[in-house]
Amino acid sequence: MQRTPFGDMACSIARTLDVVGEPWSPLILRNVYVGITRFERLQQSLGISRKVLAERLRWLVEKGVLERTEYSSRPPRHEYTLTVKGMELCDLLLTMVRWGDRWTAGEAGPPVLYRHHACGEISHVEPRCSVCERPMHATDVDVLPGPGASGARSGSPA
Amino acid sequence: MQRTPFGDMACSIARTLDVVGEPWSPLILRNVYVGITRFERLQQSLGISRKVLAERLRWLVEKGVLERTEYSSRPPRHEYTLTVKGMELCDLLLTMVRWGDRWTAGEAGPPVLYRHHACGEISHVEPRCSVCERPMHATDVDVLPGPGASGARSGSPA
DNA sequence: CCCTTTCAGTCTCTTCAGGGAACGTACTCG
DNA sequence: CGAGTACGTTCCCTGAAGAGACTGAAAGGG
Repeated sequence: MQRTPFGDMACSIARTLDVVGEPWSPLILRNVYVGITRFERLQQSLGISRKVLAERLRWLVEKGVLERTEYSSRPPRHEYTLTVKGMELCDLLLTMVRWGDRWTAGEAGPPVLYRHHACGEISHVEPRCSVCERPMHATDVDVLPGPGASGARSGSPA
Repeated sequence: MQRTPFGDMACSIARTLDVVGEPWSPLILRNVYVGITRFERLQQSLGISRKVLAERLRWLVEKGVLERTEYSSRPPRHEYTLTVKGMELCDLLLTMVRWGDRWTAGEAGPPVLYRHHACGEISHVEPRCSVCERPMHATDVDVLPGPGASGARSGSPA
């Protein structure tokens, strides 16, 4: 969709958005994640236009987030499954769920719950530092230029 | 942008997308986060159309993610700052950065680095279980219906 | 053997959102 | 007095999204 090419920016946020920033893409991933892997059922469950669904699926496959595999040769039928790259995007979805539950769920409470295999409890994700393992929020970090920084677009200051 | 009303779905991902899912919104938040808080500088740094920038800022203020404050009364001048709700969205941005760094940075390495105040090290966020504190990825959870589930849209199965 | 259903898309048409530039306003500086 | 800065608003044009009809291939049913 976006006219402005996010993929070219020297910014990991923009480059992530280039892959899944278009409308519907995260919801498609979420549905594939919960087991809705076929075109017809994706279209029905989301209420998305078939045209846009076909476009998004093609794009996500091209970007290596989904894989298109044949589950029946006669008639030829395909389904879409997550690659490792795509499964890691689902971690991002869990983070979105966390924010949505906190700030938009309202009286009714969260629409979906997540049970952690390791402890068996209903819980949610919490961002932690990969080094010291303590909580790591946006308020807890300094932003520094990295090796991949370029003087180009993206308005990256700091 | 999206015609289809994401905000009404019984899905925290869709409802989060309703707030920051439109193109540019996450990049606007990111720039406000790093200290670019005024209209003119946001427009210049992002290369976004002024019209869209004005729309997005109005929307984000309305949703309680940004705050519009007057820093000069004569002439009236405003700047945009993050609310608590908005700062927590930046945690989501850090998660996007993590994925982008891993999968799209390439040879050059990450364009931006983050130093954790608590330990002083360059690091990145890692999703952990809020209950047992062990790593919690999309592969490590069961998805269950929650109290806010409705038989309506969103195709939420499970 | 024909009819219907299922699956996976493709095509066309209309509408609406994004890009980009010009305009307006209110103040400051030289 | 003119130029410059800051913050938008308004305009037109193009291109993307949505609705929904259509295609095509194969299986199932009577």
